[in-house]
Amino acid sequence: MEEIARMAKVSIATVSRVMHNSPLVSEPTADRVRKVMEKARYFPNNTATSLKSGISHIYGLIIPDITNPFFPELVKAFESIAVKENQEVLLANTDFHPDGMRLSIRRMLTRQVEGIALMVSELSEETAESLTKNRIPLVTFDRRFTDRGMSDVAIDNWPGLDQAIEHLKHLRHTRIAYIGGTPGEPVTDHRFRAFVRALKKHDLVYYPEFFRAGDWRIHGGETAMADLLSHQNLPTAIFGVNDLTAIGAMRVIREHGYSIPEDFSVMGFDGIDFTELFVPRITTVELSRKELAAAFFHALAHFERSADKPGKQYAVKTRLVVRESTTRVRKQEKIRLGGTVRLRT
Amino acid sequence: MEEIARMAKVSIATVSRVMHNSPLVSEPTADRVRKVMEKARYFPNNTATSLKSGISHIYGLIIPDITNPFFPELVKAFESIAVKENQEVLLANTDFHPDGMRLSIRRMLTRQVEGIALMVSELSEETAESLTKNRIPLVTFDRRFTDRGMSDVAIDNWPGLDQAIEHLKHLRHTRIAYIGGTPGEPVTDHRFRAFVRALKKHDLVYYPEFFRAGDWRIHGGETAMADLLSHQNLPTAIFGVNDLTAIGAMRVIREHGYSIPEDFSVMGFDGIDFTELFVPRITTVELSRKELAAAFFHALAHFERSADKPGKQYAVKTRLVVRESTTRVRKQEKIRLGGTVRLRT
DNA sequence: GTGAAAGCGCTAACAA
DNA sequence: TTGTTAGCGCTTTCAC
Repeated sequence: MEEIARMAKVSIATVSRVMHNSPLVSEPTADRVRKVMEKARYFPNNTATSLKSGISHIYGLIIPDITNPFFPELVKAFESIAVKENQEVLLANTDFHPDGMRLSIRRMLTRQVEGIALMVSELSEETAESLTKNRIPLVTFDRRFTDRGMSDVAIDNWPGLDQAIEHLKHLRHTRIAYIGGTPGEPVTDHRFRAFVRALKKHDLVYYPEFFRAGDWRIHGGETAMADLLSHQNLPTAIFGVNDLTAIGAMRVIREHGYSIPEDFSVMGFDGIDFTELFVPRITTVELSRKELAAAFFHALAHFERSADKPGKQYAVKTRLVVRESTTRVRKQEKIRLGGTVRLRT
Repeated sequence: MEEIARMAKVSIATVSRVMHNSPLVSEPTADRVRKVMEKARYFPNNTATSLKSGISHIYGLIIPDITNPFFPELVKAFESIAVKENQEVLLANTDFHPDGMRLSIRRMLTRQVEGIALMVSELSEETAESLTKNRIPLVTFDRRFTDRGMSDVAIDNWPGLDQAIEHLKHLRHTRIAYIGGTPGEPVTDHRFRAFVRALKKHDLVYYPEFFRAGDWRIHGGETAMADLLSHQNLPTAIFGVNDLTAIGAMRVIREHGYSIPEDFSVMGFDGIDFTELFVPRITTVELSRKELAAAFFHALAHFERSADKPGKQYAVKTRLVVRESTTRVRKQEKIRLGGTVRLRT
C-alpha cells in the first residue's frame, strides 16, 4: 500500500480512502490511484484490515461429514448467500470426532470469526463456554434451545414424516423398520420421535424389534440392515434416518438377493441429488439445503457482531418426495433357501 | 493477551513465550500463565500473529464443483495432510465460472495464502500475473507446464486408459463412444488424447461420430448420450470423461428403455465412492484422491513460502477398476419400435 | 481534499 | 529469566 501511495504520489490514507470509495477524495486523484493499483496487481491485506477494524467478515461453518453429499450442497448454498452479503466462510469438517470438533472451534476462534454455524448437533459445555467467553454468536442445529448469543435452527421433521407414514400406510405397509442416526444426539432423537408420533397418528404400531441405530453414513445403514435381515421376522418397509443410511440398507438388501421395491420398500431423508439417480429412484423426505442455509445465515446475521442479543428459534420444513423405491406391499411368503431368507410373491 | 498478562502478573512477552513453549521461561511462571489462559478461554488472535510474522499458514485450494463427490473426497484428503503439517486450508469453489475464479483468487490474495492449489485447469494470463507479482506459489492441475514459483500435478491418464481399452476390447467392443469434458481445457484434451492413443495401441478405430463434448457434470453426460442415441448408428460402449458424465449417460440410456450393461457397457473415470453403490456397480478408471491431494500438498510444501524456486512437474497414476457396468458385447439387432430405438439380443 | 499519526494484537530483538 | 519496545498493513481521527 505504501508502494502504491508512493507511485501515485499520495499518502497511504488517500489510498485507503480510494479503496473504500470514500467521497472525500477527488475524482482525478482517485483515478490515478486506481490505475496504479491495477498496474501493480495490488490486493489489500485482509489480515491487517481485520486486525485494525476488528471486523473479519468471516462466518465459520462446521459440518460433520463433507463426504455426505448433503453437506457440499449445503455449503454451496451457504456460500452463495455469504458472497452476496460480502461475508466469507471458513469451513471445518469434524468427521464426527470430538477432536475434530475441538480443533474446528479453535480455528474459528483464532481466525476471529463473527459467528459460527454449527451443523453438528453435539455441543460440549466446554465448547459453548469458549464461545460465550469470546463473545462469538453461535447458531446450533436442531438443539431447540436458545440463549444469549445463541440461536437454533430446528428441522421440522413433522410434515415430512407425517406424509411419509401416510404414504407407506397407503401402500399397505404396517411393519416399518427405522434405521436411526448416532444414538444420543438431538437430531437423531427428534427425527425418531417424529417417526413414532407419525406412526401413532396413522394408527400404525411401532415395533421396537424393527428399530436399529445407525451412524448417518452408508456403513451404518449396511450394518443395521444386515442385522434386520438376519431375523425371521422381517419388516416390509425401511425408513432411513438419512439418504446415506437408506442407500446402505438398499445395498445390503440387494446383496441378500432381494429386490427393491418389490421385496422391501425403502425411503430416506434429506433429498440429496443422488437419490434421483439411483435405480430405483429413492423416495425421500426432502430437507431443502437452500432453506437450511438461508436460515443459518439469517440467524447469524441477526446478531450482527454482537453476542449480547437473545437468540431466536428458527425452523425449516420438510416434505415428502415420492419416487420408485417404495411400492405397495405384497403378500409375503417366506421360505428358506440354502440358509438365505428369500421372499416369494 | 494483555489481560492474561495482567492476570498472571507477567509481561505480554512472557505470555507470548509460553504460547510458543519457549524454553526461556521458567516452569512455575509458565504453568501459572497456562492456567490463566485456560480459565479465561483465551485463544490467540491469528490475524495479529500472521500480520506480524508475515506467515499465514494457509494454503488456498480452488476447486470447480463442490457438488461433484470427487472434490469433497479430495478436499478431505488435502485437509487431513494439512492438519498434520500445521497448515490451514482456505477453500474456494468456482462453479466453473471465470467470475468465481477471479473472486476466489482475490480471496486467496487478500488472505495472504502461502500457496494455491488450483484444481481447475483453466488459468488466465491475468490471474497468473496477479500471483507472480504477489509472489504466491501456484500448483496447477494437469497443465504440464512449470515455471518459477509454479509447479504442476499432471494426471497420468495412460495406464488407466490403456487398461480400460484393453478391457473393452477383450469384451469384444469395437464401437466405443467418448463423452468428454468442457472443450478447450487441458484436462479435457489430455484425457481424450490418451483415449485415442489407447484405441490405436489396441488396433481399434476411433469413430469421430461417437465423440461428444460434455461438461464434467451429470447434465453434460445426459445431453451427450441423448444425442448419441438419436442416431441410427449406435456404439456398444460409452466412456465418460468422469464418473458424473457416465452416471448421466446411464440415466439417459435407461430412460430410453435400454439396460446396462446388456445393451451398452458404460465406464467412467475418477472412481468416486458412489460408483460402487450404483446398480450395476460402475467400472471406472480410478484416480486416487489421496495421491492427488498428497501431490498437491507436497508441490506446495516444496516452495516453503518462496515463489522464487523453479517449479516441478508431478504426476499421479490412474488404474482400472472393473465392475459390472461393462460386459461382453452381444450381437445387436436394431429394430424400430414406436419411434424408439430398441435393442434385442 | 489530503496528510500525519495512533493503534489493532502480536512477535522478536534487545535490554536488564 | 523476564520486560520493553518497535513495527507488521491498515483505518480513522484530527489537523491542515
